[in-house]
Amino acid sequence: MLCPGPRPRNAAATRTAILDAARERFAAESYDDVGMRDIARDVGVDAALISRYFGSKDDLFVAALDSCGDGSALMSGEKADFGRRVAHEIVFEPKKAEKLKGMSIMLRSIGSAKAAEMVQSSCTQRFFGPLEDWLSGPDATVRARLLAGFIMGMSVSRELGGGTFNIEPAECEKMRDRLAPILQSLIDG
Amino acid sequence: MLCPGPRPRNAAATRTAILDAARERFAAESYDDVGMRDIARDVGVDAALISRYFGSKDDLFVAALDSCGDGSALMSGEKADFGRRVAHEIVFEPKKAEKLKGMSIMLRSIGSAKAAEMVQSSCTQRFFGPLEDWLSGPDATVRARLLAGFIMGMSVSRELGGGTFNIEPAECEKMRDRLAPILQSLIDG
DNA sequence: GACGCTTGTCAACAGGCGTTGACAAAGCCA
DNA sequence: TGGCTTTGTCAACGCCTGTTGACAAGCGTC
Repeated sequence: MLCPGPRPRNAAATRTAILDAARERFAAESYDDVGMRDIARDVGVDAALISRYFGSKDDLFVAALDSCGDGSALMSGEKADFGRRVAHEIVFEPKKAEKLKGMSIMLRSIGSAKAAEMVQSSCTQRFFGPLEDWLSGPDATVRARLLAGFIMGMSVSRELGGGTFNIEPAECEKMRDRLAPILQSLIDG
Repeated sequence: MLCPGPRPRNAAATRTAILDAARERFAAESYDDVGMRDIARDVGVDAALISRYFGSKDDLFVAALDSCGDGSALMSGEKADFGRRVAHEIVFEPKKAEKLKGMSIMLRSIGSAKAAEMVQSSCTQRFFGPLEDWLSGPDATVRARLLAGFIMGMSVSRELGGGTFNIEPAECEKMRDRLAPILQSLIDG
């Protein structure tokens, strides 16, 4: 993706390229594991330029988080189908399940004190809030938290298996079939 | 807790003191956030001594993880009561819910690539495995994963709220009441 | 009491980090 | 063409980290 030759002089394009790379990195590695020089290398640029464009690593992190949009991707599609659809994605298509790059970033950095602090403020606003509104009905707040918690928890569980759930294919189907109605029950109210 | 005067010369006691402090630190902060000097200060000892006793930071980390025991604390008590009991702990007594210090350590360090790698190996053996055996019955593997995922997910959700769920007390009760039957259904089979 | 092993401290090292300021090159405008 | 601003690079700084080897002090043993 990184083509040779000097990078064309285009501040706006470079800036968004940096932001894209940062979002990708922060979604794949923890705040501490991601280095400015890593991101710079991804873009094909000097690390110093990032500091000039975004100020500090912290500022870049929140910019990357803010650029993820809200959880609308998760909430697209039929409500009646949500349980099966999301359960399937969680078990069989983890990459797709993490449409919300922001969720990956949260998960990656929840351990780091500094990153967690930055995440917390935007989390309720960008994630819990929209989900709550979308759910509506009784106890929407609580149902949203449970839903988000379960989805993130399954991501953690997968991560602990080393990227996969590390179970038989047949077990995967059973997992999906057990997960689906639980999620759906939280959607339905 | 750190009494003045020179530490009495007692290698065994010092070693376990270091291990205890490390377990506590790693359960409260991410692998990267915990420094050797932090742990050393907790114990009232020089950081160099830790290297001598445990080799490297990595070795200390796995030692701390290994010292957490298996998930037996989670599995004590009546099965018929599990849902309500654990749901209550998750919502109202997070510290108690994390009886399994190992779970906290996993959560804290799941983002860091290096720490995650160390965690993965012992996770199945020390956490998923015992839980699976305890559950027994049909699809025990899958149910164990779901159970563990949900519990950890609620921890993440709480963490994203900044240490609490950040919801009204009345909502907390509703959360508990919705969570309990879901957990219990996974116990019952 | 003197030796020797153990236990602990101290200072320093190499390496990595985010960040900074000086410099080079590209494009624009007169 | 000559200056000026923008865009990007480079080298270096200060800081922090885990780790090491040399040194000091305690304690049992001969």
